[in-house]
Amino acid sequence: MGKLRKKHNWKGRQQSDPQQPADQEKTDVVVELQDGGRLKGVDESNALVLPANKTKKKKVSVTSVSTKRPLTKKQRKELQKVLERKEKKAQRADILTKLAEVQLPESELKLLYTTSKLGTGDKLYQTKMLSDEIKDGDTGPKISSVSGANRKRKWKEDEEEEEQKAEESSDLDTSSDEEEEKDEETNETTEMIESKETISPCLEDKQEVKGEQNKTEQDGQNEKKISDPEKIQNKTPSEPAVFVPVDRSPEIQEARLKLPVLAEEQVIMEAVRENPCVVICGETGSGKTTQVPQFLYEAGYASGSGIIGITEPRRVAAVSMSHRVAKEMNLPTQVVSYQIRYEGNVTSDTKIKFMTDGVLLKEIQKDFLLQRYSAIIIDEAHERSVYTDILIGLLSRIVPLRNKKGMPMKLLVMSATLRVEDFTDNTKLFRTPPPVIKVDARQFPVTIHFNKRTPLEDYTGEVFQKTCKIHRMLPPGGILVFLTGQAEVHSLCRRLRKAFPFRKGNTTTGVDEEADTSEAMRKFKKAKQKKTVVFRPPPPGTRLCVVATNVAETSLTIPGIKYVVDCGRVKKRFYDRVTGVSSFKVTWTSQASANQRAGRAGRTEPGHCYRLYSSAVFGDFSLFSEAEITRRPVEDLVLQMKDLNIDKVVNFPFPTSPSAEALVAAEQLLVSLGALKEPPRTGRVKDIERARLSCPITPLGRAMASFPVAPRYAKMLALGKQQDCLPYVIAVVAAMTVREIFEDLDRPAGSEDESSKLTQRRARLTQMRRLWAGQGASLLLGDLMVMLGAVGACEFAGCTPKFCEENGLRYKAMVEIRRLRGQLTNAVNAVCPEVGAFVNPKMTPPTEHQVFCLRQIVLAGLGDHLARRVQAEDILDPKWKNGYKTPLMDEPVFIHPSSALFKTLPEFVVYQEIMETTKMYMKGLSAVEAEWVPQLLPQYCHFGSPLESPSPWLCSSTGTVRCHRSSTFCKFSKANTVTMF
DNA sequence: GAGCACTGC
Repeated sequence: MGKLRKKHNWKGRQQSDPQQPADQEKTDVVVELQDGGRLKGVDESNALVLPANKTKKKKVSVTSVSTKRPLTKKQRKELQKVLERKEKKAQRADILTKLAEVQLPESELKLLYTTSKLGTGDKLYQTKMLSDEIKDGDTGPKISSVSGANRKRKWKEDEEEEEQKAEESSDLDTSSDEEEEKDEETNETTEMIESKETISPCLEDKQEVKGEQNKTEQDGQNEKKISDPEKIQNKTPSEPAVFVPVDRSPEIQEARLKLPVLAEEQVIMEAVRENPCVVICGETGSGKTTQVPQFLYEAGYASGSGIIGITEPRRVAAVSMSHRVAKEMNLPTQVVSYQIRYEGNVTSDTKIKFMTDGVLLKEIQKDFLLQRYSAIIIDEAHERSVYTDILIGLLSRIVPLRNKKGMPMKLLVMSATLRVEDFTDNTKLFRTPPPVIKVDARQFPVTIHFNKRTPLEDYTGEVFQKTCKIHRMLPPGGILVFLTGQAEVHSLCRRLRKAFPFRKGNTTTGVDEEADTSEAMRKFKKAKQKKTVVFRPPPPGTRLCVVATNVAETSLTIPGIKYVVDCGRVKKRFYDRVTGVSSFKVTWTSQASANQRAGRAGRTEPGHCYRLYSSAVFGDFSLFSEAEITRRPVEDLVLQMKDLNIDKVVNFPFPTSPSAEALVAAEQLLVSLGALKEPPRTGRVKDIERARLSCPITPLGRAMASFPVAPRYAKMLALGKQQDCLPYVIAVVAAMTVREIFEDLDRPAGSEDESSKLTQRRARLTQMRRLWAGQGASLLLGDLMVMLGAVGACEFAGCTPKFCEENGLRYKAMVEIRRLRGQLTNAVNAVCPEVGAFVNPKMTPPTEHQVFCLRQIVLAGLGDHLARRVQAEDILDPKWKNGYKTPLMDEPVFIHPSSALFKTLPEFVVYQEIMETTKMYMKGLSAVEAEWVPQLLPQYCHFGSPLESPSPWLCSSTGTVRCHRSSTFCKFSKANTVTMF
């Protein structure tokens, strides 16, 4: 209130200032004005006594009575006003010319446009929509929705804006330094509203306008009905506007103001207030991840019982963003917190919670309505990670449900690209398309240079040539090279090093490579996490050249990059839906990713991107890369959904749906594992078909769904309690879940010294693998025994980096296994408390009997991954020697040379995966006894009639007749039946 | 006898 009063008639008060310098050109008036004493007296009284409208009337007379007669008090006052106005005009002209000198370029100016209106009560979100519609030529009903008084108000504002330029010089003061004052302004207005929380004419007025807009938009009515307070209440519940103050440091405040997203605060918040779901598009560098949660916080979305949740696709991002936002807001980590798979600092005081997408998915399992949250932000939705997609699908249902229950929740989907049609144009997902708000990024122009011809063979050679050329010919600035794999990165680095050996003091040809190995990358990521280093600047006289794979596209930002060399290719994992075989292939990248790569050159200054392919080839690239969910098996996702009682997964509102085959395959696998009820096999074909895709979950499936691992491994955990095998099963499952536990020692060495070291380490690892594989019975557990041995030994030694380094184990993987073991142990105890599982760091190797039992448990989980050695008589080709037959492939598969069973060649094996390289290789093997198959995998077997020989016999102990039957191992459908034995 | 980009619960 105090501020309001202070503002009242403030212009009038300003007039009493007697210190205005005289205008030399207007002599007649000057004389009068120099009589300061009298004037002062006159003014003092007038300012307080004279009514404003009277002065206005006299305004006209001033011009006519302008000559020599002594002026009346009123005239003098008028004159002074004119003078002041002129004076201000002159000042303004001066300021304008000065401003013009420091005028921002058009592009940057656009970013600032809306800041000048912050907190003025202007509805920017509506205005924006309007102008967009006009641009599209759509002058339909939506425009007329801003009708009557509201439209008038808008016109008036537009007019006023022009008038202001001519008349209201005082406005200039605020606009000239609006950037600094902007936040103050916001505070002021919102404080005003806050202080009138109970009944304030100002607030009511504002809401009435809003109610009006909503109403007219929806049913085409106008003012008359709008004044009906009940209706307004129905449409827009009258809630007090909230502003939660945040105590930011001046430095933070200053840095924030430079972020483009800040200019859109009001647009975003208005959209959020008026829509349950909002999509925000803003490229990296727009500041959306750090600022949008703060907008929501300041608007009171964390003031009640609910909190604000933000999901990230990567753990590092969740942790570092929570720290950064806490720092920006000057709040402790108990309030701005994070939660990732194994750790978190969430407390009962948490108001803003950053988490990985999987964490939120797990939370939905516990509380479908997510009642703790008042708003959820899905960040990096453009990456289309499977969990992000599932989350958006789920939230599209949760949000309306929450609204229906009177506990409204907001959903914000944030994407770095404009490809949001999968979210907005998908009526299955959102019946009314959510509004899309575009935020510009702070980005310098990047000049794109296409090759005239596209090298198809030796593109790495072309990359080398181009990199050398840039280094020799072009001004300073870092080079970032995109290649597809580790081998290419190594090879290019070697060639560059050879071409430009680093010499101290060499100013022309020094190339300093920083990230030429995966370890360097890892070190860098670690450093990034700790916020200690970024990249260390290159020594003087050298140029930074970073050779990287895709990681540099999204996961890390390297400062000082001016040139990007893009080979246009990417290595992707492919997965054969029918056979389940994985492979890695190099393919063309997408236009979106090529642009993302180019963007890396314009972070700190204008840059150049050299695309080593023609513009025609670029035109042939797909616009975006496909969503992950369409390229991988989905049994884990289907199980999670079934656990949420979504039986008909085909009907789930996926932003992009997985293929029908993938869904059927997932459901069949889950039925085989006993996680889903078997569908009826008889009845009408249509009904059978439908039932196959809507099998309900079983109690075993519920238990499996609570284990955060793939369903095959979850099944092993569910069976693990027999024979005290659980600790071993947990360790094996943890090791199988974490990829690549052994270090890649086959990489080419950079120097002779490194080469001999690598040879030494390789020998040591081979020796250790042999040791961990054990002897006799344990050997048959195969690669899983090696994993178990490695985990046991590493844990026994305290899981130190030194032990890992010495024994060829990836330290990061071992730490992950250690944490996963802990998590799985807890999960198992939660389902089955009587087992009392615990993690024993001094785990003894399993007994012979336990190994036997473990092999059976593994078979039960990997039943569909059974392979039988090709019989001698079936070897049609010499290449088939040592081959194995699987149910789904005609061609044989082979045991990978790194496997512990490579030389053993058991009759039956189960495998973790088949990877196609030079051959089809099975990895992660374990040997299986033939007689276990019909016993443990009856669901895959078809039994023949009793055999006559050996003849049936009476089992005296059980009193039953026993017999031999032939059995056929088959998988899934009869069409795929394959006789295994 | 090998040759794998990146992630999340």
